[in-house]
Amino acid sequence: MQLFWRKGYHKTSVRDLTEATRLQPGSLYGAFSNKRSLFLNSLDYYAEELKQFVDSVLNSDEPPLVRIRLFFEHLLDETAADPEGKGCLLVNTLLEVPAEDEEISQRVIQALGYVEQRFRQVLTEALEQGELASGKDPSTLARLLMTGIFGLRVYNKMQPQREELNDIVDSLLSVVNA
Amino acid sequence: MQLFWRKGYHKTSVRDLTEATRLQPGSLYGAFSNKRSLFLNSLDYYAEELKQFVDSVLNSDEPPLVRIRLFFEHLLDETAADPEGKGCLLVNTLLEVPAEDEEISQRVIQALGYVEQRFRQVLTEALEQGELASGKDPSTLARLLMTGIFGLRVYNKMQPQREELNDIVDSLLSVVNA
DNA sequence: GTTGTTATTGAACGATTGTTCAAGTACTAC
DNA sequence: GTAGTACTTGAACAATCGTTCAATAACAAC
Repeated sequence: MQLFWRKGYHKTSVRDLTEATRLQPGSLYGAFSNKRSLFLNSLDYYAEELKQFVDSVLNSDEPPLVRIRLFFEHLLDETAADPEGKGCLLVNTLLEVPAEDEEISQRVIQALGYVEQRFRQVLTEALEQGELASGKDPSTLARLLMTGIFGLRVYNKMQPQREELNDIVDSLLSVVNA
Repeated sequence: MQLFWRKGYHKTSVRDLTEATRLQPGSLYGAFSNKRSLFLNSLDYYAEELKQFVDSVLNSDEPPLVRIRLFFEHLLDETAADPEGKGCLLVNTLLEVPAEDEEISQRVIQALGYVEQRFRQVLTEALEQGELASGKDPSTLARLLMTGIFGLRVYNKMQPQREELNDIVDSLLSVVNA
């Protein structure tokens, strides 16, 4: 997973994988039937980790909008702790793999869709508790936040200062908080 | 360029290129010295086209904030006219190529930086003309808009309805207009 | 029409790709 | 200790990768 994450699916060779795992080709092909299947497993593993992270942050007992802010702060921390600039495996994969490859892209879309759905739920909570201006639509805001995450992952590749990313997040969340 | 755009740098083979150009390997290597150089030329060509597009939209005689809205409407039109979901060659490349490959990534960052710079200038105009709330910082907003563009390019790969993208843009621009 | 320059051809190169498999090693069970 | 199962080894496969180059064709100048 780490290799696919760092180098992408196509640029990761089976040779890379054998060296990283210290397993010979035969063993790799015994455990997973081929490179693609190993990649799919990596995707699933990553998606599961992401899901747990999202739940742990968005299910805390903080007020809804605080939870959302905390999510983005964690995102910035993660970014800062990633000097190689790997970004997000799901986003990377979504851009690398053609849309026609449904087995892969649908898997990615579903995993990302889960995050959006959780955002929507938290925003609905906020609306019910009067934290959110009554004109705002949780679905639209959830999509905006997803766009924000995606955008930050790309913007980060332009090697910005952390402070700049901070400002972007503040501006973005001003839509939710206002 | 079209091939690199559609399939990415690594997944585009010289064979693909010979077939698409109807040129034999020798001719290709006569014109460009190798695959990478051909890719760099494609990047430059794309960046130049982008620059002209950005200038044509952001230099019109509309009010500053209208120009920005027009930019995003053009972006959505372009997205709608791209059923293959190629997205943006620069964004794709930024995610595909490792940051260590400076010859490529610096070129991409520079081209994208130009867009950000133009946004900043237009937003500064807006500020001077009182179109922008006086507390807002053109630099930060320009970065937010870049993040928005990037985010939309990724979000589009999730095969959303056009209406959903529209709502995202409206939310995003509400930060600028408010 | 001949000469000189430029562009095209397409077979061939070594390297690397993903994958297979017969042979060998390690472990379990009785 | 023996039999049986499970895992590992690493050489080898065909296919494709990016690249080269001598031979050929096309064109220009005089």
